[in-house]
Amino acid sequence: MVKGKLSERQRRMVEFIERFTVDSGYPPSIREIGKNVGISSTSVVNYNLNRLVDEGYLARDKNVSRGIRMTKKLLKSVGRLSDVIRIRKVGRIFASEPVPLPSTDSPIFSTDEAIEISRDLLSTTEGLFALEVKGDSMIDAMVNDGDVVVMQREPEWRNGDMVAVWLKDKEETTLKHIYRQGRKVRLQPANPTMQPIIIDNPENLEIQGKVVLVVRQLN
Amino acid sequence: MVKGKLSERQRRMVEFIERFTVDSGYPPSIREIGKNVGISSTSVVNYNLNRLVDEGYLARDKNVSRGIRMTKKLLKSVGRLSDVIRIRKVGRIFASEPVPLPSTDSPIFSTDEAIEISRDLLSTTEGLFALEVKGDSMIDAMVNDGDVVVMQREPEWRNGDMVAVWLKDKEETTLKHIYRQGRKVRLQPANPTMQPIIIDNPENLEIQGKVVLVVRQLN
DNA sequence: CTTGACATAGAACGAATGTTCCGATAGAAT
DNA sequence: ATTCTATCGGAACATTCGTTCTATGTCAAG
Repeated sequence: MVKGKLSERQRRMVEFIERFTVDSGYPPSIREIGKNVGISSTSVVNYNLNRLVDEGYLARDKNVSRGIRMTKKLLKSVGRLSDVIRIRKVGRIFASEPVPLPSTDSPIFSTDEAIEISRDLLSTTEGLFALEVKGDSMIDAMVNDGDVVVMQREPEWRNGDMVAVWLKDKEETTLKHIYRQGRKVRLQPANPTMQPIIIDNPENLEIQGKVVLVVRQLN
Repeated sequence: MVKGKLSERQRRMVEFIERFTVDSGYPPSIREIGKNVGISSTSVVNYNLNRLVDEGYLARDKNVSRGIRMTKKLLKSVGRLSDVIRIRKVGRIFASEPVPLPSTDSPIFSTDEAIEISRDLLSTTEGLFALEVKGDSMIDAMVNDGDVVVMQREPEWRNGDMVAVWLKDKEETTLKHIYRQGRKVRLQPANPTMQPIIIDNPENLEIQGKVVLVVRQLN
């Protein structure tokens, strides 16, 4: 057998083990696997189980009935292991108002004012908060009315980050990619067809957070 | 025994069963429970297991080794009911090519070709697949290079849905909100500043999927 | 004190389950 | 053709494991 590849039989075994375990709350016995995959011999099931162990899909305990453990790899591929992070929606974001920042860092808030994001999508989990976009004023940032923007409270920024900035003179919030240009700062819209803004006086900027994720739910 | 109350022994049994199951991937046998809770007799363990079933903490299957199932009540308190869904990334989406559709519905695929989405963000979990957007050709749909589009295989559509359509005559894939207009069909860009397309002959359209979610990861 | 429900122990039994061994088959490599 | 390896099938075997039965102890109610 080619390393890393599963035979049809083995694929069906893995599938059955996964389903059985989820349904029953415990793993199947060798004979149950055989019966459901169409193998009459327990030794053949045993043989293929060991192959699956070799391939890293399963772990087995000797002399233990139903002693099959799904590997993290498999658990993950089934989506049972990874976690979700609940991020507080602290408010809405308009062009005409500063970003509402989270008041307290209290981890206690009700479900309806939170959005759940799988950890998979995030590189950081610290200092996150979410905002719902209201209105069409952010379309140059490729952000729609109704989109949810996950941001990180973080005064530092690096070239290319998308940040929420409050432009003091214009009294306006905007989402832009930000770049240093000597003493000046360039704010680049996400939409490549639109023109950047050059800020001569960086004092005029107030970075209110780094955009980490944008989620748009249709329906 | 008072209904609803657990004896110290039973409390320890439940705790052990939880821990053992999480650690091992399968439930403990009667003798393993006995040994770890300090009960020498299998019949006593059996007796108390049945008590726990009566109290709704466990379910048991007769004549099945390790046939103990933790109740949802118990599972939830342990936090094993994970809430992410793994969606397969079946490819990339260009304007110039039809949408690649998922070949098999095999639930087994490696981690790197999937995206994890919390169930919270989805209304359906059936027939989902994900595509990575390549290039700037979708900016009128407010979708960026690098964005991930989660779609649902679904030939039906309702007014206002965002769908991926293949325009046969133009040989072009595009993401648009779709509306019926008498015999014609209107394709409306998500960007409100852009003009809709009116399709006189709906035969020219091939709906390839409904857009359910758009995710943009910065970093 | 007696009774009865509840809980506990220990042992024995039989069914469920994992393990091992032998032989057969097929295909690739030599 | 021969050898080697991977896979498969069947059967016997050994252990694990759930079930059951009997005996004992506890404690509150009658």
